[in-house]
Amino acid sequence: MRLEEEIKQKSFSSVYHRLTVNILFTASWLNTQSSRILKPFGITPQQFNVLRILRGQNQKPVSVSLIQERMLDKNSNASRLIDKLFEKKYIERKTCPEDRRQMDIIINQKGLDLLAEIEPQIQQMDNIFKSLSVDEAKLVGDLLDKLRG
Amino acid sequence: MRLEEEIKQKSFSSVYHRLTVNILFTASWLNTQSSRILKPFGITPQQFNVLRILRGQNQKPVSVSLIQERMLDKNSNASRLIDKLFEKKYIERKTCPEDRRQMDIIINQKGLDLLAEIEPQIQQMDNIFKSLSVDEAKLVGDLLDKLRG
DNA sequence: TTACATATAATGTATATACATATATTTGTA
DNA sequence: TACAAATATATGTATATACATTATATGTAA
Repeated sequence: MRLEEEIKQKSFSSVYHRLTVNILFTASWLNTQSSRILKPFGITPQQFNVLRILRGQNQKPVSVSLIQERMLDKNSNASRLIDKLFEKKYIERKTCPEDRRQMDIIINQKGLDLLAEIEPQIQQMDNIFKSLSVDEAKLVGDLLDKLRG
Repeated sequence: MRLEEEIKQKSFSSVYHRLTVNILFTASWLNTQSSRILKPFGITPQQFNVLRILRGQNQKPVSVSLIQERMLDKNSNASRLIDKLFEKKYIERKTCPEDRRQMDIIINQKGLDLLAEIEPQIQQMDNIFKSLSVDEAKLVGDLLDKLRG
């Protein structure tokens, strides 16, 4: 649906401004979708993202700062997200023996099982996007890369 | 910069998934930019957005729900954002005499002055986007509209 | 070796998001 | 008129964002 209808705004001061608003609005819309999918599993989009980052490391223990730099939101607080995942027993966490400032973090079987259970539903969400062709999706992605300089 | 470098991820399961991540990442990046611009003014991006919505009504008193439906983030809590703006004395708020469930909300001169002061800096931010041509910006915007169905 | 800068996490505080629930008021209808 | 339903807003609670500060460990230069 056109942005103008979604937020009931007739016009924008420039195409650039309209694009800013459009990106923010679309992101919020995507977050709402994924929040709803994840809610029954008792997990938030940010926690889900951290679990996927951990799985991507193939059982190699990683530090909090490595997770942080791979997160979508660089300002979020990886330390507290990891706390939550630890409380829910989806990860293991221990002090790194080589450098006791660091934590060694690793996803466990329960965490992997959760991801496997959730993933088909999240893929369905990505399918919402099929209103765009592969070429269009690729084009938007490339232009977003370009936009960020 | 390419998304792959920004979040140090080598590949994505599909162009569609890459696009989801790219939109979320770009929105977070934009939020960070505008947060930093607004910080010296003691205001958040969401509060700034509400002030602009109010100005758009040209001194016509509006309800909390009208503001909510124009907000970028439909799940945010307009009632509490308005509280903050009222505390900072940028808006007036009184019960609507025709319907005492509603609030009549209006931006005051202090609020308008604040917007006027901030706006040039925010426009500069939109200019970051000038790495895209007008046609490219328009194209991305149209495709985002299409994507949301 | 100490002294000090830097690195890594954790913690504190204010605000926002997400969603459920409560309260007041108005409207529709039996 | 009486009362159920709908509407408008406020409030409560858990989590996340944004950013400053603190605590501890490590590296390095004098």
